[in-house]
Amino acid sequence: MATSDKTYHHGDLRRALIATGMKVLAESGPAGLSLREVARRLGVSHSAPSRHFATREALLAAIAVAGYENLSARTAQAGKQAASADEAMVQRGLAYVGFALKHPALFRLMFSDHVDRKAHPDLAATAQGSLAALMPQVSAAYGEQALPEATLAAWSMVHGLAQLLIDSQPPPELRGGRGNLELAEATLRAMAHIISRP
Amino acid sequence: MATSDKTYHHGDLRRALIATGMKVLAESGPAGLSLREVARRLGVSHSAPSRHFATREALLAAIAVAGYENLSARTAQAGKQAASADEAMVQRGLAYVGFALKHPALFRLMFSDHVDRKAHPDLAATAQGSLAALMPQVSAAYGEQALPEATLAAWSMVHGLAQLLIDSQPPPELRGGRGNLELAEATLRAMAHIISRP
DNA sequence: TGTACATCAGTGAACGCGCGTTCACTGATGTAC
DNA sequence: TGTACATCAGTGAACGCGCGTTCACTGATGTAC
Repeated sequence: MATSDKTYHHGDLRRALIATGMKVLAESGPAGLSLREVARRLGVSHSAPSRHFATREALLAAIAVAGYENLSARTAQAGKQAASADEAMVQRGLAYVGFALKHPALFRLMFSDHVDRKAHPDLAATAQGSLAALMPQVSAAYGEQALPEATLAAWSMVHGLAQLLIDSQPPPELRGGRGNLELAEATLRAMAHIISRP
Repeated sequence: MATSDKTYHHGDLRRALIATGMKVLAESGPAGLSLREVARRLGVSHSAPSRHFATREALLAAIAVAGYENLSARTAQAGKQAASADEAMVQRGLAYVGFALKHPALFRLMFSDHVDRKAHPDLAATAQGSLAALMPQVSAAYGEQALPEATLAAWSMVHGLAQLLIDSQPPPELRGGRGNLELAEATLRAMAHIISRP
C-alpha cells in the first residue's frame, strides 16, 4: 500500500499476514507457521497479528480459504476455451494438478485436518462451495446420464494424481522419465480416452 | 512381555513406543505426538524414549514404516481369492481405501512431508518397496499390454478416493446417503466397469 | 552354584527455546462541530 | 481551517507452558570364570 517503512500503522496487515503466511507455509509447512514468525517477517511486533487473527489456527483457516478460491477460479477458467467436453476435462484436471504442484504445502493444508472445520465454518463453507462448483464441470464430460460414481471417480483420479505427484510417489517405471506436468497430462488423456470410448 | 508393572526395565519399549505413538497419532495428529506424551502414556520417564529414538521425527518415521508394511500386506492379500482380474482390482482398491478409513492419521502421515525422507532412508526404501509391489497387481487388470498411464490412473483414483473420503469431501449429491465403504465400492466398480469395456 | 563385572535400559533434574496469549500503553487516523 | 475526541492498530514487557535434549546417576541383566 505504498505506506512508508516508518509508519506506525501497517496499512493492510490482515492481507499481508495471509500473504506472508502462505510463504512461510510453502517453506516450512504448517508446523513451521507461527504467528510470531509471520510477524517477524513483516517487521511488526509479535502481538500485532492478534488484532486480526485471534489464534494461529484462524490464520491457517484464512490461508486455506484463499487457497480454495484460487483453486476453483483456476479450474473453472481452464476449460473455457476447450474444443470438446473431453478436452475441457483434461484442461481442468491439469489446472487442478498444476495448482497442487505449484503450491504443494497449501494444497496439503486445504485437504488436511490442520484446521478444525467446526471451529471455522467459513472455511467449511468455502471448501464445500468451491468443490461443489467443480462437480457439474466434471460430470459434463459424461453427458446427460452422468453417474455420481463416474464423477467421483474422475475427481478422485485428478485429486489422487495431484497428491501422488507432490509426494513424488510414482516410481520410475510409471514415470518413464517424464516431468510431473507431462506425466499428469498423459495420465489425464488416458483417462479421458477410456471414458469416452463409445 | 508379561513383565510386571514394577520392573525397572520395560522389556520392549521400542515396540511399545511405536504402538502407543500410533494411538497418539490417531487421536491428536502428528503435531500432538511428542516424545514426552508417548513416554507419559507408557508410564516411563520422559527421557526414556531417547534410548530408542534419537529424535521425535525418528519415531514418526518408524510409525510410517509400520504403516506402509501394513498397507501393502493388506492390499496384496485382498485380491488373492478374487474370481477375475477386475474383481481383484476392486478388492485391492477396497483394502487400500479401507486402510485409509481405518487409520486416517497414519495414512496421512505416510503420504505427507512430516518426515524428511532424506534423513530417514529406511522410510524412503519401505515406501518405495511397498508401493512398487502394488504396481503389477494394478496393471494385471489391464492385461498384457497395460500402459503405465492406465496403471497410474487407477492408482491415482484409489488413492484420491481414500484421501477425499477421509477428508469427508464428497458432497451429498455424489454420496447419495451412502457410507464411506459403500461409496468406495460403487466407485471402484464403476471404474473397473469402464476400464473393462470391450 | 557363586561372584565380579560389564553392559544395558531406565531415572529425574536441569537447560534453553519458541510459542500463544494477555495487558496496559501509545501513536495514527477519522469524524463532529 | 482548526480543535476535541473517539476509535483503531499498533508496541513491548511479561506470563506460563510443553517441548527436545543433555547429563550424571542407578537398578537390572547377562556373561565369564
